[in-house]
Amino acid sequence: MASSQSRKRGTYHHGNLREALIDTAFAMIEEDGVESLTIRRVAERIGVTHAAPSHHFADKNELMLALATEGFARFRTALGSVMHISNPLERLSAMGRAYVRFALDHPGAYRLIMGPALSRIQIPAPHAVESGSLDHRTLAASEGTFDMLESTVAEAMQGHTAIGGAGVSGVAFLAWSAMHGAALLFLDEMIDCKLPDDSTDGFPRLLDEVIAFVEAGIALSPRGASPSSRT
Amino acid sequence: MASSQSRKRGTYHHGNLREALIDTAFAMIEEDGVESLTIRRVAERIGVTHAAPSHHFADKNELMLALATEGFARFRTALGSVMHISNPLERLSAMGRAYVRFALDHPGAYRLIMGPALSRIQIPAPHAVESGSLDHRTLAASEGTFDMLESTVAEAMQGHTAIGGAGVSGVAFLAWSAMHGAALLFLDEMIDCKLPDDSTDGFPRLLDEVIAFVEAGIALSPRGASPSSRT
DNA sequence: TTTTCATCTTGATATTGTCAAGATCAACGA
DNA sequence: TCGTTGATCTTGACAATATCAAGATGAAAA
Repeated sequence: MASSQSRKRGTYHHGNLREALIDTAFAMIEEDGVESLTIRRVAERIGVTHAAPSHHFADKNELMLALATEGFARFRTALGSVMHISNPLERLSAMGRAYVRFALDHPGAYRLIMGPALSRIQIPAPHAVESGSLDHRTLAASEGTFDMLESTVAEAMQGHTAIGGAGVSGVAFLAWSAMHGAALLFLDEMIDCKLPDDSTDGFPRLLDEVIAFVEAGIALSPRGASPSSRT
Repeated sequence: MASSQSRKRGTYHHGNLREALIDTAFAMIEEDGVESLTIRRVAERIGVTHAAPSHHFADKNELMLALATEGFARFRTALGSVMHISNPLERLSAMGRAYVRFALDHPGAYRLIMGPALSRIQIPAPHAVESGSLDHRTLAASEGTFDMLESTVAEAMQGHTAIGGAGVSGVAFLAWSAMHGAALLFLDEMIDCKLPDDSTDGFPRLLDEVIAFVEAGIALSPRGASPSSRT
């Protein structure tokens, strides 16, 4: 109750407006999407006038940056919950499921951290660092998640080449692309994921096939080609 | 010269405002992105007052719908340019390259037809038809492109199961997801595609590995498992 | 107690989508 | 030829939004 939305004493100074703005805005993007988020509505919901947020975030930009940081933290936590799995192939599959599950469960947050809403809004591109006005925490968090993926793929491939001659970065990119694309296709309702023949806990059946395909592509490789064998 | 932007006689009636709106708006989303598109700016660029477009498109919605229809037509043309390839595996690879190339060459159009800008804006979801106010031409165009993909995958798999036990719809979904995700990761600069070690005509090297991986996963399958063999 | 300064309010401006009412003009019928 | 009609475009307005400027408030420091 006495959370970030509560005021301290009178009605003039809020007490911790900055935190309240982030929390409330985060809840609002989960309810109505990133695009319909307005500073004025956030302020109104908190019970503060429309210009109050400007003293904590110069721009709507900066609010979005703070939201992205928060979103990345939650995203990283969601992915980290499966990192304890010792078998790299199993871990990779679990990462894929956790990835898409997060996107489906938190569409607003996912669109915020991965979608164009941020990059358009002058946000750090994980691999395009140019010392601009980028949020280092967001950057570190996003790079951390990609490292988790790449290291898991490397561990699963054990120095071998995957089918088709793909290397570690290629397979990691495939995995990321496929999960990212699948999540967005689901979210944008470009494809129907509400089919009755789902697998465990309502998880899209099609996605299981995708994950199994990638997993098999990695697992099959050692028998076929390794960097030191063949030509 | 006397294209869609030209007026007919005096300065009052434009002559073909509707076409001019679509053409100009399409050019503008390629220049500045979908989000910065403004009805007033389109009207101003054409040389017409801000309320003129309302007589051709009731909403910004309807303008977007028309733009999506146009974008889908161009997208379909781009994909269709490789449909003459007889070998299904080669055709599938070419489709993947054409897909991403279109997205990279026409970011605005791609985001318009595949991105959330449309679905949020009350646009037909290809597989979520519900007899609402959906544009049938757009719908038909999008379904046609997905059919091109699915039939090519089916032809390449020849009744067999792909690695990991994936069926035709699973592989088609993987291909679409991977290309969609890769395109967006490139466009959003989540990953760097401007590497010096690109393959032919500046095409991202990583994407070649992704395509080769999927291609190999399909090609390898007949030797392993088919629906009638094994268990 | 007085001062200082971050915080919040009030008020204003520019941009945007949308609506309503009027102006213009080409086509059509008498 | 001339008046009518209806589509097309303009003018003007309104509400919502981001942003800025100036003033009010009050807690902490001096």
